[in-house]
Amino acid sequence: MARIAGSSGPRTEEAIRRAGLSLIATHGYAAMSLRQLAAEVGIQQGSLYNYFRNKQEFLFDLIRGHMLDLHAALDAALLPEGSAEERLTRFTEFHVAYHVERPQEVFICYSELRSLEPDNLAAVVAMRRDYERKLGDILDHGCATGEFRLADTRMATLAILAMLSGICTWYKPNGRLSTTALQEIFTGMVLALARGEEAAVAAAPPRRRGALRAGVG
Amino acid sequence: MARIAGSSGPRTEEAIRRAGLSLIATHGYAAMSLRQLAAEVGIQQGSLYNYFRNKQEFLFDLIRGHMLDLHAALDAALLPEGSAEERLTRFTEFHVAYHVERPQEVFICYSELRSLEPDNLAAVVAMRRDYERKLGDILDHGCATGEFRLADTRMATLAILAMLSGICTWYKPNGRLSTTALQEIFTGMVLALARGEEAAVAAAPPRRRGALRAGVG
Amino acid sequence: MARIAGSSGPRTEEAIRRAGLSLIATHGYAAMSLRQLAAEVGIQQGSLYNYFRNKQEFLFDLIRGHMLDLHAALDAALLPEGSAEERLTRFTEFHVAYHVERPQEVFICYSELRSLEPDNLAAVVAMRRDYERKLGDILDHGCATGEFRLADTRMATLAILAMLSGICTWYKPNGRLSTTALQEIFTGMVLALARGEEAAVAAAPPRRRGALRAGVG
Amino acid sequence: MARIAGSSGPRTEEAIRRAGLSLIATHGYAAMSLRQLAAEVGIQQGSLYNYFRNKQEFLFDLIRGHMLDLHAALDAALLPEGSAEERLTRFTEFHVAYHVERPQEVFICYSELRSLEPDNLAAVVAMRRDYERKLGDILDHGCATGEFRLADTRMATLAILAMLSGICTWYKPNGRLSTTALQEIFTGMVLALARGEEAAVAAAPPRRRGALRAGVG
DNA sequence: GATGAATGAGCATTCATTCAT
DNA sequence: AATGAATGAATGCTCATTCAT
Repeated sequence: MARIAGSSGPRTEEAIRRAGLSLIATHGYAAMSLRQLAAEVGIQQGSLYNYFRNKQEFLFDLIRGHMLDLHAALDAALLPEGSAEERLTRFTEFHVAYHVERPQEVFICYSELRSLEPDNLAAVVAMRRDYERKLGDILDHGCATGEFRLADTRMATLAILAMLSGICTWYKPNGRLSTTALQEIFTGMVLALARGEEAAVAAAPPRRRGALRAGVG
Repeated sequence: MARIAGSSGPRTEEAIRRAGLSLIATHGYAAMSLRQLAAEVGIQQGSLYNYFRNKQEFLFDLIRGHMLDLHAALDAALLPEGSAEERLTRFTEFHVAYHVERPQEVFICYSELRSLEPDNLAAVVAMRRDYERKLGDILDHGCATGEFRLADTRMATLAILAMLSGICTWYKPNGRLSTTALQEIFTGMVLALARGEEAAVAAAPPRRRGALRAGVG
Repeated sequence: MARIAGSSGPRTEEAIRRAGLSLIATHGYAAMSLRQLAAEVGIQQGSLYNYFRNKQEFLFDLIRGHMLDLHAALDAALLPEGSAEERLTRFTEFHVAYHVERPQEVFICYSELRSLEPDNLAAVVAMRRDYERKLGDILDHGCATGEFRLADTRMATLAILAMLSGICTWYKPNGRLSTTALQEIFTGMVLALARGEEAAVAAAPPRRRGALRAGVG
Repeated sequence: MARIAGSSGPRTEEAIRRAGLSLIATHGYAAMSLRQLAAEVGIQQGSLYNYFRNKQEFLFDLIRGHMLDLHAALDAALLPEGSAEERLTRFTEFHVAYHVERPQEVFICYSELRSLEPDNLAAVVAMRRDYERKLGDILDHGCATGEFRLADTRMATLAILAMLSGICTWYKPNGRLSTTALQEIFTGMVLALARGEEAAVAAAPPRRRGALRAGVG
């Protein structure tokens, strides 16, 4: 028998994407075998190669596709103007919502960068830099207007992204908090962090970024 | 030939630990082959089995050993009393310093939990809960004394840990910032986050934890 | 290269079966490596796994398949009625002929039982019990009609089967005796054994089975 | 620590012999690892090599030692003169008793011949031929005196040995039948087989050995 | 006589990948 | 678009054996 009745390209393609996403998120790229993937989809191993050239390309497609979606969605969500606070709030709400909706893709985009071959990695890292820059710009702007007080906006960028992205490591759809609640809570924390509070920080007086001697990669 | 002159158990054991740490941090547990590990150490594959029973046990030993070290170090560093701010500052400084000193172990302890078999995972997760609880207690205490204003201390715990632990994903020993600088910067951000700032948060008025309806795992 | 021209599943399967039979009969299951087997068949090791799930399953398939053949052949050969002597003659002739035709399979079915995992062993032992019972019934019947005189029909069953099955340990296709000759010789011995001969046995007067005190498993 | 208090050469040697016997009888020579053997004895693998040069030599020692014992015991038991019936009875009683007393050694001597390297095998086969010849001589003598009627004494030798040796495959110390009972039962069957019974064997008239055309290895 | 650390070859099994059908 | 049979390399692990201590 050549083709199972009812099977069809696009349907299979989507099934592979979904199964791969889940398997990689659960076991990791290296630990996922194409046997498993094929079995999950209900086809033979060889048939997978009608949908990608090799395992690495499959991973890259998954990650790149998600990064494109993420950027498009962020651009649609972001405020073109407004106060830094408003823009940071919007950024945070977007980021939380997106992580809650697609935790597997987001998780893979962080955890499987090391599984990408150099060229593919470079492409993805460039896209991620763009994303970080959008947050960085908001923070810089806020510092310039005096809305925010941050010792080092690069560190703050990394810190905020790490804090928000951590959500996808523990989020479960039917957990204690709704998406809206998570958005409010995390927005509150991010804004507090960004505003800083000079008086009390005796041990570590706030500094503008770049004011310190040593360096970060 | 049976034994290379000058070889010795403890020396080999430490070499295996170090090489394994580095390989797992770089390529991941699943992608690290014991052939690679043996080659790195300069012994035959079979000889590895004088030091662990199987690959999984090796990973577990690595993670468990590090968790024990981490707990011991934290307990030695933590202030038994003092204001919540002082204690949170101490916690943050400790956490940053530890992550900067042993980034590979720390990274593995986060990233390779999924590679642990159920029993081993349970043991490690229990240890991690303890660690989280120590931070959670500080935050609760601060909220009780009024030093901190946090909508949800469980979320704040996770957020702060994610923010701080993110350091090990980008930290490089000879980077732009010194350990001290990193400690100051991160302490500043963590304190700001914990203190909150009610007036300005129009969109998301601060709440005590537990005030929201839905749930989190 | 994916597939060698002219290769085909059923052909390969039979080649594996034949080569495995010969290797196991010669070196034993534990001593046969799948490398050897693959080399004998002329394929790569990995390709073997298109035909069985693991080495144990291969052994079980071989043994079980043979047991089924043996039972079917015995049932076709056995006389449904007739005197006990006629039926025992028929049984012996069949057994000798079968052992002479397929000595390897027969040998493996005896010698490699210990290599079967518990569940597989249980299945095979059950089939062997059936076979023994068919001989045992003939002997019991002969004792009842007075054709046979046997002190213990269970022991006689085991003794006759051991005697006949021993053939496969020394039989060589082009040996001194033809199959027909072997059948005649062994039938003669088996019948003599079954008939017994009371008068002369001074040291051990014949007894009916069950007449002795101690027990056998 | 170099030596465990209380350990001693001869004691260890006997422990190794016993453990090896049991392991080989249970799992087979190829499937027994020296790890297992050492563990069973309670020493390290390396220490085994104080007692044999390699695994093959260990097997050979076991088999050869047993064969020597067997021959010595048989020579002591056999009647130097007497009727063929008396001598065959004595042989059978001895053989049964020996198999019942040392079933593991006996079993290994049959089943692990194939694991012996050519030279070792030749030595053992020669010893076994001697043993077979002793039975063969009794049968020949009985045929010459007219006490026995056997179509082919070589076949009868193999048949009787197979029948008797089969005991070690099912014998259990606390079974249904005592050693004495087994001796009586088997002696009865062997004598009946040897005496034959000309009249009834219509299908296979008795022949003297060598009277048939084809050959046996 | 025994240990513990090592060797190097070998094991069964799985891997990603290919391709005639 | 899918299968089934194949490849060849790699995997984690075990093996018998060695030998300085």
